[in-house]
Amino acid sequence: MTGPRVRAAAERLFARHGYAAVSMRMIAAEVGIGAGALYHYTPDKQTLLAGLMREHLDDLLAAWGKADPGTDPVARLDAFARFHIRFHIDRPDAVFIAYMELRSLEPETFAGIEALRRRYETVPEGILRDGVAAGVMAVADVKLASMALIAMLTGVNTWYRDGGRLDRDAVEGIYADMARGMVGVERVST
Amino acid sequence: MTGPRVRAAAERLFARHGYAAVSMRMIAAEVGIGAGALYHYTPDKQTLLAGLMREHLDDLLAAWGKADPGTDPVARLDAFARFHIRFHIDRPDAVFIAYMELRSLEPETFAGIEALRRRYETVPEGILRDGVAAGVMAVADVKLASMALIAMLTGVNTWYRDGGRLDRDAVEGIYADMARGMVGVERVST
DNA sequence: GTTGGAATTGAACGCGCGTTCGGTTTACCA
DNA sequence: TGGTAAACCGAACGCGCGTTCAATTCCAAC
Repeated sequence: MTGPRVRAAAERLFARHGYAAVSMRMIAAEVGIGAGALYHYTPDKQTLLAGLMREHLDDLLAAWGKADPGTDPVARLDAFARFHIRFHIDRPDAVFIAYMELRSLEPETFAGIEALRRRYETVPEGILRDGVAAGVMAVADVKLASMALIAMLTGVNTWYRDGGRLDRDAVEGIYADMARGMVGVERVST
Repeated sequence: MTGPRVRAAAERLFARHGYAAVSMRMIAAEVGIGAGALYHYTPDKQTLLAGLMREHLDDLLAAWGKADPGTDPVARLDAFARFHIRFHIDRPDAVFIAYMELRSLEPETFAGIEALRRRYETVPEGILRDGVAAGVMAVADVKLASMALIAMLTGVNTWYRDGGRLDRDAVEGIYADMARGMVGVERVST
């Protein structure tokens, strides 16, 4: 019972204040236990952080595995854009940590986490490569376009708030349209 | 002489390790002075951070003021994309800090910095609004498209390294193309 | 050469840090 | 009811933190 609450508290606090600015005592206070008791659930602070990141990236890759329609490139691009936004919007704290606290990891830990991130980046790369090969997309550089796509989609997290002007589905749709535009998918005549 | 070196050292260290993880003693050591001497150049650590951010955002707004061609929307979009990439690529540390350490600011300081950031966001908003009004761009939502554009362009900083596969000009060109695509500028027939 | 102000030192302040650990409570099973 | 293992407390450890300040050094102007 307490274990998950420790991880949840750490995730919220790390995201809000940054790893270095959060003390073990703060996390313990959030959970309602003494600082010493935390060490029943993590060997140290660094491992607590790394565990959050690895769990997030594992979830991300597994979730795309299930969401990938595996059909034609344009449909996969659409699915990827919507999936990425939905997944990230639901986990703003975990996303923020996975992006921002890479620098707080020791080198060996960093390498493992970075490898997972790289693996996810190959997803849009594969979609765009197939799309270009099939002649339904036009990008000057697959790698650049993939990075640009991910950056654009992840950017939603900086401004999206539940109950805002647009709901999830509307946001997903608008971004999916822009994604198609930026990789040169011919627009359907209306 | 020492003043600028203090700010430069602080900028590099804050970007590399994060504000909370950098001590005044680290900054002093980088400059080659004792920690106490720093207080001739800043009243405290917080002000040092805020000064770096404000300077960066002031520079950004002033530089766009000079770079804005002020002609038709499509040309301005192109100029904006290229300008944004160029400006940010040249100042990775300052950019990183201005994005990441907003949470390290006290509320009053935060408000001032945030206002500058908002002002910059109105730049692409204005361009897209004009473009849509002129019928040369098509976006479902000007605000969203602006945020998406900025996120995409700023994303270059996460992977660009001098001496890499593509030089600045090539990167600028590719991103400018994608920017046109994502806001629905009709492609020129080749 | 002297002087005066700026630059710098280095010790000191109280405090909170990550982590350890012996002792105490809790909860469940025999 | 008794026993046991996990959960937890709370004090303690050495250390580095941001900041202050009296004392010292430096250097340009007279």
